Amino acid sequence: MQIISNSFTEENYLKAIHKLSRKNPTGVSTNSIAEVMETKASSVTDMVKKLAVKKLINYKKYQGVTLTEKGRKAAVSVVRKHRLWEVFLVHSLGFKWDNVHEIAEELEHVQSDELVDKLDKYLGFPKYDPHGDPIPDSEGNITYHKDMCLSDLDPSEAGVVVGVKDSSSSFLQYIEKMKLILGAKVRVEEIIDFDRSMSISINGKLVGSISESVAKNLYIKRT
Amino acid sequence: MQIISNSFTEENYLKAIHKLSRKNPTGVSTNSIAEVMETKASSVTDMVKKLAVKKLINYKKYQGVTLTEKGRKAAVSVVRKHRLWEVFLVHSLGFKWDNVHEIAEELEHVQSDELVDKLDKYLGFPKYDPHGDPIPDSEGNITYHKDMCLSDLDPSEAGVVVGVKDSSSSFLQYIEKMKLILGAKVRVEEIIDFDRSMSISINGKLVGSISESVAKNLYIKRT
DNA sequence: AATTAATTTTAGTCTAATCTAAAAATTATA
DNA sequence: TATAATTTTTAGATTAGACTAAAATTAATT
Ligand SMILES: [Mn+2]
Ligand SMILES: [Mn+2]
Ligand SMILES: [Mn+2]
Ligand SMILES: [Mn+2]
Repeated sequence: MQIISNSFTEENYLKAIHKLSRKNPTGVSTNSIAEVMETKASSVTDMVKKLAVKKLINYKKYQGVTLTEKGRKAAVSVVRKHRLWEVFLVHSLGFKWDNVHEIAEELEHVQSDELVDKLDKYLGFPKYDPHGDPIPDSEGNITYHKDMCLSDLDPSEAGVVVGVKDSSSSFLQYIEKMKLILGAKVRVEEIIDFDRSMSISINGKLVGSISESVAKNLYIKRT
Repeated sequence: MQIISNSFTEENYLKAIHKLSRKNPTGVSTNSIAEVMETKASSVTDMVKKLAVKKLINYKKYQGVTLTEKGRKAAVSVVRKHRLWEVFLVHSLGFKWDNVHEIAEELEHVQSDELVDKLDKYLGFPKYDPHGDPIPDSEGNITYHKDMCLSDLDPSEAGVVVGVKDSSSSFLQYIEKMKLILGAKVRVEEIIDFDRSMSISINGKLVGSISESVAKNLYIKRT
């Protein structure tokens, strides 16, 4: 099998399709890809045609797309690089976790396989990135552990923060200020019917209330 | 002053022009740029027009180009990133020095200034890259120290290897096999008139003979 | 089932970067 | 200095990726 590398743009599309495939395993819509890629649906159609020719995705007009095994491997490889670089930026270089996503967005496209594997070793084969997302192994396997959100807990239930769904700077800064960082023990004290906001305590201390939208973006392991 | 970032291609052109400017301070020819960039002269003409519009170079038809201060800063920034990443690859990740140039060629285009400065600090503010080339400081200053080649020495003169002119894998592998690595003490024993090849000793031990072309690609500090 | 709404695709245009072939300018040489 | 050789620029085409506007298809509502 010859190795033909994909362009930055192609890699970003593959990554977007891979991300969307978790919620839409039977087929990812043109519009949803356009939204993630911050582009127009017509541009997506052009690109998916090209990716289909390269056998990276399965595409039939109007039917949505799925990744082929080749495409999945390519997508996961980019995800692996992204998350390993994020670990490097935070743990080696001392970046804050809310400041690494954009840089990793560039670093993830650097080609060398040897580089990725040496970086992985250098970092001590980390399992999770700074946002709690699992790092795929060099074979392309990912072990997801995050299926429950803080918003899924009922009053008096508790859990540990294991990840964030939204990696935007503003969200990360907000939850850091609230001490809702990875590893924090959260207990739901009360849920307000009106807007589904909840008052919570962290590590045993009452800290106030957070909106439903915030609770939906925090992954929890129930205790 | 607004910060408008340059494309990979523009950065590579600026780097090429900067490199050629050392030998041609009064103006770099279209053809010489084409050679370094491995492209056609007509493509160079198109690009230099664009770089001139962006005030990165001075360009008058048929006259050759020079970097503006803005262009010089941009070029040196890329060089700085290239060399710092090479140090990281060799010293942190354990790459061989003959295997880092291509990877650095990609890494040099990652944008963040904060990244470069944190990397610089992480590496202990190195002065030279693995090939002996000086690393520009964050202000854009470069202190060149390499003006003499091994081929400039006369018989019975000696010096220390401080850098290589050619960073190709094959050259680096050859001189490593010859133990002609950075820091090696070289003494010229004899120069053959016929082809200007020289027999040398390294660290006091006679090692045989090298061609003039090899000697021309080794920077030396005379002792 | 028919109509409306939403989604998706097509057609045509644009920009960046490249190329070939030909014209223009410069440099070297007789 | 006139001619030839070399270098550089222009003209015109191509490709990747994106966009707008319009057509085609599918989904949702009467
Ligand atoms: Mn990216
Ligand atoms: Mn992350
Ligand atoms: Mn480069
Ligand atoms: Mn180097």
